[in-house]
Amino acid sequence: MRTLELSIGDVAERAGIAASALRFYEKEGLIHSNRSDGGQRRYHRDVLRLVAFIRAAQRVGLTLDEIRGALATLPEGHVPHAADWTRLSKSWRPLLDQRIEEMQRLRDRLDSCIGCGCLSLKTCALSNPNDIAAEDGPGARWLIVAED
Amino acid sequence: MRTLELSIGDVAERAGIAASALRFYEKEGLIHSNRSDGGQRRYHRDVLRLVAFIRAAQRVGLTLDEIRGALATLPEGHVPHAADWTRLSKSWRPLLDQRIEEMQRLRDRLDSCIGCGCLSLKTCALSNPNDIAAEDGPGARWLIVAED
DNA sequence: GTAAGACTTAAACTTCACTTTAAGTCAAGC
DNA sequence: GCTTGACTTAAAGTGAAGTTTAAGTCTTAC
Repeated sequence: MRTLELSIGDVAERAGIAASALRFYEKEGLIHSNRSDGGQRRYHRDVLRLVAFIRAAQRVGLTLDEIRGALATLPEGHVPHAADWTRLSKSWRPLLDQRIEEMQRLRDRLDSCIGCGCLSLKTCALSNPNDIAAEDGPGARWLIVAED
Repeated sequence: MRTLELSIGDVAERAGIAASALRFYEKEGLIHSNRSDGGQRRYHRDVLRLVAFIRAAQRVGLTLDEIRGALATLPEGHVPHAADWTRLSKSWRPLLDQRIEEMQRLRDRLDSCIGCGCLSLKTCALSNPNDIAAEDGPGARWLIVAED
């Protein structure tokens, strides 16, 4: 249908997202709809790009809260245009880089741990979330955890 | 204290995890404790390594359910020894590799999207979760999403 | 004009991995 | 022996991102 007004079902199908999610996004203030005479939601097709934006941001690892924040930086709260999109996606890149690095560090540690079979609470990078291992205390002790 | 029996507070402090989490792990069947005469939990020091194991597995991205599964492959349900640890961590490596590759693909797409400012629902890798973009349908259409 | 199917709402439910709460018991130092 | 702080339980709460449900209303195709 070549109407300007899309029903929630239309948007759901074309965006590949459940109708319930669209209602949820609306409740969360991420998207907007008008109503038909009968009270049903009618969407402008711009909402499709907006949903694409939201999903892209989610893939990058942003929460809906952060996405709402990003949307707030857009002039007039409108759908991002090329320049906005460029700005926002550039700002995401360091975040992505950081997450990749973290994963790679974890993988490298996994490799070295395969060799040593250690599993130390204090120093094994696999059990240390922040990679700040051995920041303080009685020096590195790999291998067995408890020998207090 | 150099006792063989650790209280829940001892374990919590040494493992760097909340006591409530230890009770939760026990309820979930991931760890085990004995009881003192007065009914308080008393832990063998092996539980420290077990907790280290659980946290390492979580960092790799496994759910507690999957970790329980991994623990079930251990003989007698005991704390993993070097050989077990090697086997398990080797089995995690492909998972980690895959997650890293995914992130890298996403980053590369982000870069190309910065250039084009597209944000297409159907083909933009940023909004497509499975990287199966353009699997079917009317050929690639980058740029604007809706021109039906 | 009517039947089918798409839509409406608020509220409750889901999953994951815990944490918090409340009311009470145990252990240890002085 | 008593106070303090660590411990016990079950049940409810948290937060993220929605989904499901129930009961009812709209829209569309025939």
